[in-house]
Amino acid sequence: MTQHQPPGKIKILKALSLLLEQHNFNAITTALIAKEAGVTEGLIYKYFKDKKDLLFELLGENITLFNQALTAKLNKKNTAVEKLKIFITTTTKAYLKNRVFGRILLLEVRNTPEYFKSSAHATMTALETSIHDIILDGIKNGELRKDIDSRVLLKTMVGAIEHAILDAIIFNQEINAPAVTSHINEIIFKGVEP
Amino acid sequence: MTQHQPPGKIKILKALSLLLEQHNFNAITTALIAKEAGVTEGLIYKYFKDKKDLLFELLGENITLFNQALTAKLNKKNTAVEKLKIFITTTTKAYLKNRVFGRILLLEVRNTPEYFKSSAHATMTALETSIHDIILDGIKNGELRKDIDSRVLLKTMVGAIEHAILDAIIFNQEINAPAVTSHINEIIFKGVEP
DNA sequence: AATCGTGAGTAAGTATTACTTACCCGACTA
DNA sequence: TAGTCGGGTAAGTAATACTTACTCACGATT
Repeated sequence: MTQHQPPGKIKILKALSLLLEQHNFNAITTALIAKEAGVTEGLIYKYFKDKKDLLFELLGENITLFNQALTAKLNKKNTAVEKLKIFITTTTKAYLKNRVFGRILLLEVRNTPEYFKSSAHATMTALETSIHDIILDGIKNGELRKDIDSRVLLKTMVGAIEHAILDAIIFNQEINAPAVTSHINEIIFKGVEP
Repeated sequence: MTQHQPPGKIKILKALSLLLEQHNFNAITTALIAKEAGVTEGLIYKYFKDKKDLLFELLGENITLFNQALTAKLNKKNTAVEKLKIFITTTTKAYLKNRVFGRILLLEVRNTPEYFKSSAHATMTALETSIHDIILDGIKNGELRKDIDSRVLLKTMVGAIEHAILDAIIFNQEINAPAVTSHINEIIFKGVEP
């Protein structure tokens, strides 16, 4: 995926990736990216429509990689419930391990309407669709209650994951990922009433 | 709250409020705000630290109003479970009724670190704390399972609400709020396993 | 062997826009 | 009546995302 791309483009992507470790996207100027990459500012616009497009491409690469890793893990599980639980734990761990991309995905791209037209977002949607299919299977084969709404369950899982880790990402807190994910699983699968 | 404030300041707040109905915050220039308000650009900086501060003040007013309305509703309910359910339905309905502020709160302010230092965010945190207290009560008096994590439950509820309505807000879709909230309630309180 | 086309990159703008600085004016007030 | 102060204006300025016009190396084509 990063092959067959001109060296300048790779240098720009790597420069932004590096800068994002230290600054948030808005604070990173095109001049700084160019300087860090060792190219001129104009070159950015040879390879990217605009500054956001550059971010979306970087984000898209990482989401694609995550999607592949997740799919591999899902394929190792047989039941819908096992798959959904591994989705929760894998996603949570990935956000916490790769906090920079967590921050970008959960906080820094959603305010731009263009993101929702990007291929990065399309990959996220595809990922969610495959989880939704797992839920539908689970309902069909009796692993999950027939009367739950599959879309709402999907969104509840995604929302639970995001908000469980959001403070950790925003305020750079430590967090006990296994404990958090097992608590989410308990709540969603067993409910909170005794 | 809007009293005792100079007319120019009120005009500026109203102008931004109006413009946000049609454009997202980044697309609204200070020049446009000033023109809409019928004042000069410089006056904005007499009353607000910067453009974001103006947005945060507007948002803060609305969050405070919502917080009061929610508290009134919570006080009418007696059990923790009833309170938590009314929290879910009231919050969901409020987001959908006031989509502009939903969009701002869920999508447009979280990418700026300053938001998390604003009084708007402080009010949100206070609101979440009061919900957390309700959860703690529920656990104490046996309405909720002793072995759930109260913070994770709080975040699961908040995340479930947000993601249930996010697509509706982003893509301006219609949504059946009572159906969605009752599905969230079912999932969280009863669990998804049969 | 000369030429042509093209991919890769540069250099020097320009327009926009958030924000600043210096000033004005009318109405209380001492 | 002089002073001061809240409310407001006008004309900047610096930063910065993006554009435009150009250069150069090099492999293919005739």
